[in-house]
Amino acid sequence: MGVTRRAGCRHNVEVNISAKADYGMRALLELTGSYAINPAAWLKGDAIATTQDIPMKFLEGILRQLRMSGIVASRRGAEGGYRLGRAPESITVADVIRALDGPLAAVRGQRPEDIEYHGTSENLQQVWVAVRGALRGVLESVTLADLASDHIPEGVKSLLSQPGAWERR
Amino acid sequence: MGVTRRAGCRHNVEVNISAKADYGMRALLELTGSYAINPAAWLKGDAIATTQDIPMKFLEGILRQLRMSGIVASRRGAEGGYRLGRAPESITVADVIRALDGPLAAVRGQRPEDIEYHGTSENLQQVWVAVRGALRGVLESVTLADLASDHIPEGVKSLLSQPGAWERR
DNA sequence: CCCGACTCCTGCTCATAGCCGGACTTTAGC
DNA sequence: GCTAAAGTCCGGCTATGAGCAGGAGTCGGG
Repeated sequence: MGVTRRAGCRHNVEVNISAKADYGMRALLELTGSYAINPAAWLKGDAIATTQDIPMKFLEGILRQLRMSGIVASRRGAEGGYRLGRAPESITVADVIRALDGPLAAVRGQRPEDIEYHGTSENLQQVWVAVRGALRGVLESVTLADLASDHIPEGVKSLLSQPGAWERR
Repeated sequence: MGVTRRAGCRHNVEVNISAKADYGMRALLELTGSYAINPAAWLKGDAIATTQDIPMKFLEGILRQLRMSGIVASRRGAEGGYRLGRAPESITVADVIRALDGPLAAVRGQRPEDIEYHGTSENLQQVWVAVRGALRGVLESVTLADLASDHIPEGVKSLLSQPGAWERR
């Protein structure tokens, strides 16, 4: 399809929601919609790729990873496709990201608690751990069902309504 | 020095505190210590690299970026070196990260508010914006002076004391 | 005017992100 | 069974950034 795609991405950004995570969430929300109508129905990968404008072959790999984590189930054959592996109320954004991208937070490729700091930088570790905690607070509280039903948890909502939340800095 | 360094890093991690950010913060905390003794004194780059175990040439690039942002000042010559460009109370962790790595949060290389979502994934944008907000809450509230004086802001402290904050998931 | 220390440029290696193509396998329906 | 549709898996491709290193330039003090 004639959609111009960005070549590569910006890796130097501190927090980068990867294409995998973004595409994966969008695909799962599509599956959640189908689940609401009929939990047993199979949705074709091609249909998801088209409606959410995701490169088909890339989506395939994402759905495979999600299947290995049990988040989605798949079936081959003419009547095959994908559907949620468990109820959307039990799938958080954090689950999805961990299935696709690994641990939520890392410092130079290591877990925050694994790094040793000496001297003047001893307190730095606490900042990195707090960042991870803040992230978990958001990502572990929002489920697929929340997003599909427009019901955003209060804790997350308050972050959105604070001044400047939607502005770039 | 005989320290084994990890080759490369893990880019697929959702939130990755980059080597630049981590090294940069450690170098700045070293400068903050020096600032407390004498705000006008110059600290040699070599001294910072040694005490914090940072590759000298890499640190050089980091300090240059910080100088261009006005966070540090530098002086050439035999009596030269680096020192803070302004008071440590006015430098937040977010300032440092933005100077070194660019915008705090991005989705597939774009700002969260620049992406269009259709249909079932419309609410997804709110999650990404909330993530950025949560991150700002931590990173913009902690200053170099806080870290140097063991005075962690209450909001951050509460994140550290919540159950499981220090455990890996 | 010389030496020490910062500055800037170039470039290297490696891993990863993002994306295809193609071969294989499963399932349904004739 | 045969065939067509659809998921699975394998390999590979290009671009980019992270994380360095070397070396020439340049500034300042004694």
